[in-house]
Amino acid sequence: MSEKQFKRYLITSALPYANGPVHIGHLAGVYVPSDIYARYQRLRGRDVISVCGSDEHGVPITIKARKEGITPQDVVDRYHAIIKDAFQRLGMSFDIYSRTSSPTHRVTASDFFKKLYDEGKFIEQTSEQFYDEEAKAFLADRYIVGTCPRCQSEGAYGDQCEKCGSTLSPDELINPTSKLSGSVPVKRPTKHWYLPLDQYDSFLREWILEGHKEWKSNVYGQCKSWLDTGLQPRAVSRDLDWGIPVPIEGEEGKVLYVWFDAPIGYISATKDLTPDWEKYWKDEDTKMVHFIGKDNIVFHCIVFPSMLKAHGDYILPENVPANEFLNLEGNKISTSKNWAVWLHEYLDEFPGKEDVLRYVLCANAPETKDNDFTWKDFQARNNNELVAILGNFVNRALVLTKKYYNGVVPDAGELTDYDRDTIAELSGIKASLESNIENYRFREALKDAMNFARIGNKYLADTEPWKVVKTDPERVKTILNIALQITANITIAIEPFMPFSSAKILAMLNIEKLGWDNLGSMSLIAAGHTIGEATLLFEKIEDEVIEAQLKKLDDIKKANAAAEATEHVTEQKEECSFDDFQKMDIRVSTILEAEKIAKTKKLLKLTVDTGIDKRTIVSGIAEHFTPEELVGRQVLVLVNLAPREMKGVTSQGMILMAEDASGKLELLAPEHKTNNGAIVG
RNA sequence: GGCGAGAUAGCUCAGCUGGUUAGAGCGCAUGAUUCAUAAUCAUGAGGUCGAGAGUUCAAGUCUCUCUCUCGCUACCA
Repeated sequence: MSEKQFKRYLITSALPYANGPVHIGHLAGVYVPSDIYARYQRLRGRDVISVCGSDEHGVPITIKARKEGITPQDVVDRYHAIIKDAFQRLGMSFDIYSRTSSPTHRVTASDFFKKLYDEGKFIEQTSEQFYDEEAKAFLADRYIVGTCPRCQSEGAYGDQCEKCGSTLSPDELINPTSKLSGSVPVKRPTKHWYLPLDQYDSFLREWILEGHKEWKSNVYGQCKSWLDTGLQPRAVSRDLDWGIPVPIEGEEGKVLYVWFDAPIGYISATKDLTPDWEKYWKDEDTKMVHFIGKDNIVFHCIVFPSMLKAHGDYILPENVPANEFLNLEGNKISTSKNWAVWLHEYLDEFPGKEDVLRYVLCANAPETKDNDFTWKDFQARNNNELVAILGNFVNRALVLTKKYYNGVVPDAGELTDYDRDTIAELSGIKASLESNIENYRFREALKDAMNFARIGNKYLADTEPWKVVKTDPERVKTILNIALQITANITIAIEPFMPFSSAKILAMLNIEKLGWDNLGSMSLIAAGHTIGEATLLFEKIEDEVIEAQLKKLDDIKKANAAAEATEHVTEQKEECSFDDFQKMDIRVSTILEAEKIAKTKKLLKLTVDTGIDKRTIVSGIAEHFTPEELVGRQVLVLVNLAPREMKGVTSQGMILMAEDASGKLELLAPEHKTNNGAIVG
C-alpha cells in the first residue's frame, strides 16, 4: 500500500516444473500476467528484470525418468527445452529463463543452506522412514507402492492413491513394496533439517497481516489461515539422489528439498543474468513481485519469506498477486488426464495467433475466482473483439489514408471541440490503464487498452470522413491525422498484452516503437510521413476450427473414460484358501439406527442387529446414504473384523458394499428378508 | 467438520471506507451507416445483487444463519 517510489523492479514468475509441458492454466494464472506487468514497466522506462526458469528437482522427475528408463537429467533437458521454446514463441519477455540444474543454482542454493545451517537456523531431527535394503536408499513416499487401504486397488503410492484420489501416508499402505527393487521396505532412522516456521510467526504476522493488507483477498486470506492454524517446522532436506546435495560434511545421500531450492532459483537466475544481481535482491529500493498460482501461496508468502528472513540479507516481496485456477470446458485442467490445451501444441496449430491466446487468457484470467476457458469464448473474443474492434479500426484508418492520401500522413488543421473531447477521453484512459496494471487488475487494464480502438471506431463513425471528403477535404486531413495518431497510441497501449500485434501495427505505420510516456500524445506520426502496407491484424476463426478443437477434447474424454472403465475392473486378488475365507464371519444384519457423526463429512454411526448382538459400526458412507434411508435395511456385515476406533467411536464390524466404476456405493442385502445372524458363505 | 476464497444481467466480470432510478464488455433486439475482415455507430430490452433474518434514516456493500462452487485441512469405507 505504500506510496514508496521504487528504483527498480524484480519480477519473478513461478518456475514451471520440468516434468511436463506448459498449458493454458499456467499461462492464465502466472505467465501472461507477469509478462504484461514486466512489459509495461519496461515500456515506462523503468529498471526491471523478469526472471524465470525450470524447476528441475524433486521426486516426480526421478519417477518419470525411471519409468522411461532414462536419467532425470534427460527428463528435465527434454521439458526445459520444450517449455523454454514455447515461452519464447509466445513472446514471453523474460530477461532470463534459467534452470535449477544449472551450476550457478547449485552453488547459490547450497550456500544459502550452508549459511542457515552454520547460523543454527535449522532444527535437526531424526525420524523413522522406509528404507530399501536392496537398493540401499531411503524411499520417498512416491517410491512406495502397495494396496490402497481405501479402495483396495493395487499400485497406490505412499502419498496418494491415484485410483480413488485419497491422500495417504506410507504407513497406511497394505503390503508396501519399494518401487526401486520390489523388496519390502523397512523402517530406519534418518536425519533431516527443519526450518522452524513457528519461530517466524510473529514476523510473518506483522509483515503480512499488518503490513500487506492490500494483498489480494485470496492471498491474504490463505496466509491468515495458515498463521491462525499455527505453523510447524518444515523439512528442508530429503533422502534422494536427485537434487542439490546437503552441504554438510558426512551427510551424503541427502539433498535439499525441492521446495527449498526452487525459490532460490529466482536468485540464481538473477545471478546468471547480471553481475549486478545483488542490487535487485538486497536493496530496499527494489520492488519484488512474485507471480504465482494459488497452489503456491504458502511457499511464496510463508516459507520463502521465512527463508529470506532467516538468511537476513535479502528483501521480501512487495506483493504476491496469485491467481486462481483456469478450468477447461467446465473441467479441471489435468496433466495426467491430458485435459489441457498445451502451449506448444497451440502454437503449432494456431501459427501467428500468439496474441489471440494472450488476449483471451488475459481477458478471462482467473483473477478473483476460478474461471473457465472454452473454445467458443476463444472464438467469440477473437471474432467480436480482436477482429471487429481492434483489427477493424486499424484497418479503417490505414485504408482511408491510402485511399485519400496515397499513404502519406496528412497535416492536422484546426481541431474541433469534438476532436478535443476525443483526445481528452484518450488521456483519461491512460490513467486508468496505469492504475489497473500497477494494481494487478489486468482484465480491466486490457479493457482500457481496447478502449483506444473503441474510441477510434466511434471517432470515425461520428466524423464520417468518407462523406466529408466530398464537401470539405481539408477537414478530412485533420480527421485522418487524428485517426492515425490514435492508431499509433494503440501500439503503445496494447504492447504489454499483445506485443506481436503492436509490432505489426508499427510496421504498417512504418514507425519505431514508442515509449509509454507517448501514450495520449497526438503527435506521434509526423505529417508527410509515408505509412507502410496495411495487412490484416487478426483474422476470423471459423466454426470448423473450433469444432476440431472440441473434437480433440472429446476424444481425450472418451479415451479417459475407456481407460477408466478397464482400469476399474481391478485384477483378481491373490488366491486364498477355503480356510482363509472361512475365517471371515459375515452375517445378515438389520440397521436399527443411523446417525451422522459430528465434525466429519463421511462417517455414519450405525447400530445394527447382527442376530448375535446389537452393536455399533462406524461406516464412511454419509456421502452416499442418508441416515433415514438406511434404517430398517438389511445388509451384510463382517462381524469378526477387529474393532477400530474412529472419531472416538468404536466400530465393531464392517458393512459390505459394492463399488462401481464411478465410485458409487451399493448396499449388499439378501434378495428376500432373512433372519438376522444368517451366515453368509 | 474446521479454515480460506467465490456466488451481481444469457456469458465474463466492475461495484473503494453503506447513500439518488445497480454498471462495463460480449451476446440479443431495433435503427443508422457503408471507409472497413457483413466490420462500425446509436438506442433499447434484460438483474427481488445465492437464500433468509438482523443493524441502520439508508445495504449488493455491515452482522448472523443457511445453500452451492473451488482450494487447504481433518476424518473415512
